[in-house]
Amino acid sequence: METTTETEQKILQAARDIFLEKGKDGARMQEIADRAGINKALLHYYFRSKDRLFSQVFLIEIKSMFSNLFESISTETDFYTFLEKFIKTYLSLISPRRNLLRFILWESENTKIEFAQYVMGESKKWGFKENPLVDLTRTAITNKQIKNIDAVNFILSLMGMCIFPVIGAPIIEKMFHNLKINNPAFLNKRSKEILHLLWNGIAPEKKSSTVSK
Amino acid sequence: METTTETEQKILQAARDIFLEKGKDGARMQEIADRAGINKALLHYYFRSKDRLFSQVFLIEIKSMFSNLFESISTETDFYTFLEKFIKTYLSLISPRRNLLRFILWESENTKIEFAQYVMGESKKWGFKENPLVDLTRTAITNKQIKNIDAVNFILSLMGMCIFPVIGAPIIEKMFHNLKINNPAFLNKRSKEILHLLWNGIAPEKKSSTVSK
DNA sequence: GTCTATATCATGATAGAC
DNA sequence: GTCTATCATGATATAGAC
Repeated sequence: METTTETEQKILQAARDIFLEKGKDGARMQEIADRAGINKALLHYYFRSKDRLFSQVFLIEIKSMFSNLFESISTETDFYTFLEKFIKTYLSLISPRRNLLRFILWESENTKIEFAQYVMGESKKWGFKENPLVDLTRTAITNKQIKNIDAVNFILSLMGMCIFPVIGAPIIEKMFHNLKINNPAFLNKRSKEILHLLWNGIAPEKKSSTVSK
Repeated sequence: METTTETEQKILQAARDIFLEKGKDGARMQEIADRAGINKALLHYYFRSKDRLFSQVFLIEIKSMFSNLFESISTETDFYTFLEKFIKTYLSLISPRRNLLRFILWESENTKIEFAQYVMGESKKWGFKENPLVDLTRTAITNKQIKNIDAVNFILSLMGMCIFPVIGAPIIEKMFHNLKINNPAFLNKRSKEILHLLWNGIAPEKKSSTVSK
């Protein structure tokens, strides 16, 4: 990646804001220019077309989503500790990025750029075979750290419980009075609840599988 | 609602398909007309503007989502049976409607029509105080049918585990090899996994809380 | 009710001065 | 590199014949 000028940065930042809110079709080049505080012609000078500008933004945002995530997947601890850390990290990573999740979910349908493909590419770079979370879960099963569960379903549950409250926040908050999803206290509690529920279902059978809340 | 002509129906059906796939901004009146097999001018004759056509479609779709759901919420059984039935019904309701979920999540941001408001209105009609699922959970807690858990977090987990695999299907399927979310066999297994995990976390403490898989 | 033709306007993109 | 002015296109919407 070449060094980007200050103007280029201003444009990318503005484009990001507009695209994430209104989508590719809803976004207007004029509005992006206005927000960047520059002229519309400059957008084309730097990025040639709306399509190219969009692609750049889309790619940058996808990368930003995962730059921190893989580092948080430490394979060197026991599964419970991994799970605890992952849930916390993942929630803190996505909760300020609701618009990005919503945007990816919407735009990845009609865009050539493959979100999933990028993720799996990153996954390979980090040495995982298939899906990193599934890999780790299967390893834990093999090592008898957890029960012999269906790893794919387990990960779907994990991700669903994390992502849903975040991505649906505005709707959810209207359906649950006094709930503020992005409130740190709630997020903290949420991560504990998820960990508790999941671990309860996979803990190797010793005494009682119930973990103190 | 007045009786709608056949042409009106054809238009609504076509508009639904296009809007759900491309969104309000991405949809083109010409494309809708083509798909409906009629002329572009007729769209305006029947619905006056793109905005109005969109609003009608949006409302119709929201209603279709919930017409069956509330009927499936039976308050007259024990909580386990309710949960089992709800998960099955909910999954079977949303799994063929991925586009609608994606559409609602995307469009409800910039649309005046309040999705959550409609749901809560329906909820009141059926005699629930707040969120129907939370209501039922709290009742079950009061009746000592389940443990004293956080009802809101419980419902968020329930919904997240159901909705996530469906709404993220295309992406997820690329990240999990050989996974076909809409495969009836998978959906059936999924509903059992969700029920199992949830019940494991809320079952009143008797012997072991583990339910046979 | 349904069509063709057209008005009107907004938007992405470019030309060219500075 | 940055601007003003303008083009070309494509979209919503309407007029008016049948």
